[in-house]
Amino acid sequence: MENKQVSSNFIKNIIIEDLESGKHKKILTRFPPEPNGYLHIGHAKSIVLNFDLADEFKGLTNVRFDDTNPVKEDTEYVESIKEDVEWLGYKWDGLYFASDYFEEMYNRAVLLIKKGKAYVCELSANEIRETRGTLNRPGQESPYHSRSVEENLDLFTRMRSGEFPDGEKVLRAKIDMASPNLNMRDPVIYRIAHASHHNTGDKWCIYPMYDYAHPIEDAVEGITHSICTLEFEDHRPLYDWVIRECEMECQPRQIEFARLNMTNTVMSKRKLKLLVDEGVVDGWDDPRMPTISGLRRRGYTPEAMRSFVREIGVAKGNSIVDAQMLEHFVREDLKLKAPRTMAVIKPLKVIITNYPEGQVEWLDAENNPENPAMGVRKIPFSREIYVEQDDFMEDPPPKYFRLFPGNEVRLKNAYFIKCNEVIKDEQGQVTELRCTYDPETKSGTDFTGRKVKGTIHWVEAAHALPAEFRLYEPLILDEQEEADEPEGEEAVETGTGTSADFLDHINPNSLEILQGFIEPNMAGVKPQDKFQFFRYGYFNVDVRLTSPEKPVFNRIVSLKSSFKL
RNA sequence: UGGGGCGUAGCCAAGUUGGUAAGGCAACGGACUUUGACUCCGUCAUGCGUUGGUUCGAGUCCAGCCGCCCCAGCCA
Repeated sequence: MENKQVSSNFIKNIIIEDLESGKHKKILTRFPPEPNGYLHIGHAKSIVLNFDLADEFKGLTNVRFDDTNPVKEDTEYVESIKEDVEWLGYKWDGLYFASDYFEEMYNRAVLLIKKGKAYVCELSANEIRETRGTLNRPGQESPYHSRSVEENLDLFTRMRSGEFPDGEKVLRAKIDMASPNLNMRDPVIYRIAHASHHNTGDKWCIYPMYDYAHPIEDAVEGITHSICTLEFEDHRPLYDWVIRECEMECQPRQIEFARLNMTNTVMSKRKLKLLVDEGVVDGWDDPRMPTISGLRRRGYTPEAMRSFVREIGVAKGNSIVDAQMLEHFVREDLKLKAPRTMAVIKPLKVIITNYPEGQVEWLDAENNPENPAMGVRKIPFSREIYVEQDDFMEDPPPKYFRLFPGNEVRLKNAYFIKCNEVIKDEQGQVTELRCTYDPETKSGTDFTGRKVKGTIHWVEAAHALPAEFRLYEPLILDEQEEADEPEGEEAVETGTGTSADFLDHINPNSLEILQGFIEPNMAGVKPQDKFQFFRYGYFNVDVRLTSPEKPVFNRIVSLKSSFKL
């Protein structure tokens, strides 16, 4: 059962306090993506956090697109984001756009100017940077800092009307060029950009900056708790300044938490976009991508993703979650939901020499032994079957209890077979096995004559259906303990590393495509159908590659195994 | 060397006013097994970055060190 309670965390504690003290009667949170890319598992953490928190205290959550930078944003992204949020299982209260509030923001900026709290600055971007000061040196006041209110009003109006080219002027908040917090050194709050906006078209040529826009968006909607990531902690004084100086009646509280990082996972929109643009992957929804659409196509379920996010918790320390946790939660979710069938991924033909030629019998097989409600199906058995190549070794190590010359194993749902002969080609490759079966050992007859150590899966050859299987490994491998790597090579700087550097470290084995067989009763599987292939893992029918002739299965995750060769 | 944060097991993470270290993942034993899966049972911090201090008692309070992350976009 899915546990919907948010486990104890500092944000929840704040909300409880605010409710108990009467500061708020009702909670309103928001998920504020910028529509400049697809959502990934890290966003899922924020989505689940915001919606669950509101839910738990009978509050609501808005989805608001933070679309204040027209040159990066696109409706393709807003559509995918809406789809992903819904797929995760959440219903927003309001669906808004920051661009809905442009007029409001403009009016508040005029108010700032009238109060002498903002001014139009004509310094170039370079000059602004140069006069900002450094981490330990204060900045210098802009020569435009003390313009009259009238002049500022006039200039700002003309900025809006399109009189000036991009970059020529900006509107700056007048705060404190000597503040130890660089964000307070007269931050730019409006810039000129003659770019058409996905929502407002060419109505505007000035656009508000995040630090100015976001608090207003929150306040206008009446957000009580504005949850964002750690890097905005330094921006909070500015957030509060805007709320106060713009005289917003509602005063949301910004709270920061650590974003999600996972082992072997790229979590940067920039890098993910690079993988898509460079064709390293199939698209934003490539099953190897940590995007919500990629995980969906891979076969992850919303339930598993929610459970995962709830379990990892929320805190303020940077951390890296083991990707195995995510895997754990899909296995758990699919355990009772997915039918268990047999598929042979790397086929090896087996002839059962003492089984009558031309005979076919239909055996019973449970669809999910742990969930009897899923019923029983019939599977064919005959003289020719396929087994897994990995289930045979000519010269096995001790403790190997699959097939090898002279050894007897159980065929799941069928009979015991014993390997008598190994057929090879000229290269010495094993191409076929000759075995004998024991009719006494038929499944369901409770045969107790002798025990066998191994049970392997198989598919009857004549009725087998061809299928493609795609096995995945992480797209990138985490850096090994850079053992004797010489230290001090500035160029190998990670994080902000160059694109070429990042692309060089892609795992060449992230995708393995195999052709094998599935049981005949699996004809007609539909995209997104999920199965446990006996002993091989959980698989999902691919939405894009599956054809009527041949289904393509993405391995979601393997089964755990304590078997070591 | 300015400012803002963070340090509890291999990983994530609880720990309300000081009262004797939750839970999950992983790992490792064992039982069971027609999935080397699942399930079940057991093990896994005399210890909470570190050093001192206050106290009958400190992960929780105080002081000092050490380490890590973030900030100098007209990105969000």
